[in-house]
Amino acid sequence: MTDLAVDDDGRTLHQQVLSGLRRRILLGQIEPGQALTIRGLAAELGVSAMPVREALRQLVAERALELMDNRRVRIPPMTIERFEDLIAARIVLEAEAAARAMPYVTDAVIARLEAEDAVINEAEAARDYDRWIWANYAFHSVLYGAAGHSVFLPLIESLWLQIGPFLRRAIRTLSGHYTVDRHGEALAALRRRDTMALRIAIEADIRDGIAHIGSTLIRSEALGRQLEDSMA
Amino acid sequence: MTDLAVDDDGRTLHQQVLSGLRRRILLGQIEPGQALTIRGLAAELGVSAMPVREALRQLVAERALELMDNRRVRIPPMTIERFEDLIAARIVLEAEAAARAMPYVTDAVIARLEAEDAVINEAEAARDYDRWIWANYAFHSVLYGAAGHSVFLPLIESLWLQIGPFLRRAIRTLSGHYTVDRHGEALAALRRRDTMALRIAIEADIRDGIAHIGSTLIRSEALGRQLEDSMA
DNA sequence: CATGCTCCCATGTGATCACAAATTCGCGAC
DNA sequence: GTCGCGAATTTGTGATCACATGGGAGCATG
Repeated sequence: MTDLAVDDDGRTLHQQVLSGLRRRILLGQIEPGQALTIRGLAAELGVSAMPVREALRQLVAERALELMDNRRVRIPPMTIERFEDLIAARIVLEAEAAARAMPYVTDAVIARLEAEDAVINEAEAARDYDRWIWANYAFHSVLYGAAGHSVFLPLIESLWLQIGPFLRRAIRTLSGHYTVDRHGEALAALRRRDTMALRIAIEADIRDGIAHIGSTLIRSEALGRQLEDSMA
Repeated sequence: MTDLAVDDDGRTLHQQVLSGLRRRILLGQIEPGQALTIRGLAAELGVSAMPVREALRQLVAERALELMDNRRVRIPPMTIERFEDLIAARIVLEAEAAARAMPYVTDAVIARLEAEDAVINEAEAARDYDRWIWANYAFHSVLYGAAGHSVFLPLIESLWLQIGPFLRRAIRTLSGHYTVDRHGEALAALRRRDTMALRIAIEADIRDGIAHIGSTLIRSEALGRQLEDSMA
């Protein structure tokens, strides 16, 4: 179906499969209940089972997927409690990562952030959700990765992967609302080298974007619980 | 060598290999420069290459190991900057995890924590470093895992795995010093249901235990850099 | 004695196969 | 029509094999 390019760069097949799956998860293109079988994915991607096995294993390690007792893998069902934990973890980690990145934020970094912010605005105007989500990740990645030696980024990416599958469902609701320009506030704080303001802007950005998802989750709590049970 | 029990419980071979390797890393029993080859470990553990491959892949995903350009895996070299990031991440994550666990801390949980604390003290008296380290992990795991739905624990374990290999080297230095009883403070805070005091005790515990390692790292900075270069 | 080259072995990657467990589907009984 | 029950298929796990690459030892040459 979404066949991998016949022959990519020097990356191993397993890495190509992994980044492909990771992208699909981050963009919420994989249905939470959907069956994820090794042979199925292998056939779909036109590779043997081996690279898919390793990719799935890695995604399980990153908590993007869950290994059930059946030894099958699935996207972990979301609960209110888990969702709140994910948000809390995102806030403390991303605020700290942003603050620690501050000394490494050069004008070049700010320029890249502005570029990503522009893409976000374009995508929002064009109702291009995939592009919007992806640019959002890019914006945060560039900021947290500015320091180079990345301890925080992998942890944060794990959290994104866990939230991703439930993002798309709520994103349509979100895009209708007027959203405060938190990225603008963050950029202003960066230009002023104001670490405290940056922390506040990042936290507000996470809470804003997530509040709608949370309310969506709550509204569909009955449905969610039913889905979760049906998969248990 | 350290042969796996001929036949364990219902766990898959790959899981047994994984937890074995994880334990060795957490206890600092794997030399940072040591060669970690699939076939070598497979022969050592008496299994085929397959379970080892998957275990290594998973440890790479958890950042306990690093995939080099040679496609070989090694324990990532430590630098001062990375070490400081690891400590900072531990503090924000573990303090938040502890605070969020507070509502779930029953008397039974406190009893288990007291039991682990007793083990820690025994091990310290007996100069049993492995047991000391392991009980320390257990103490924190019990606390953070009290809430059940664990988002924080996997993230924290990833940080432990990254620090583990460099722990043993410094632990002898540490055990000589008089260490303030931070776990006692944490337990007292738990009994009083004092969340703020708990956060402070946890942060102090991390800083205490780590300060010695940090200074050891700095004292051996020249050696460390040389090691790092030789492995680069 | 240092340096470069060649050959060989070790290693990671990917494919395929064997097997056991689990799921599913279909048939039959009530 | 519904509920069990058994066979067939699907699926994950582990082993083995083929292949290409990279590292290292050994030798020859300067």
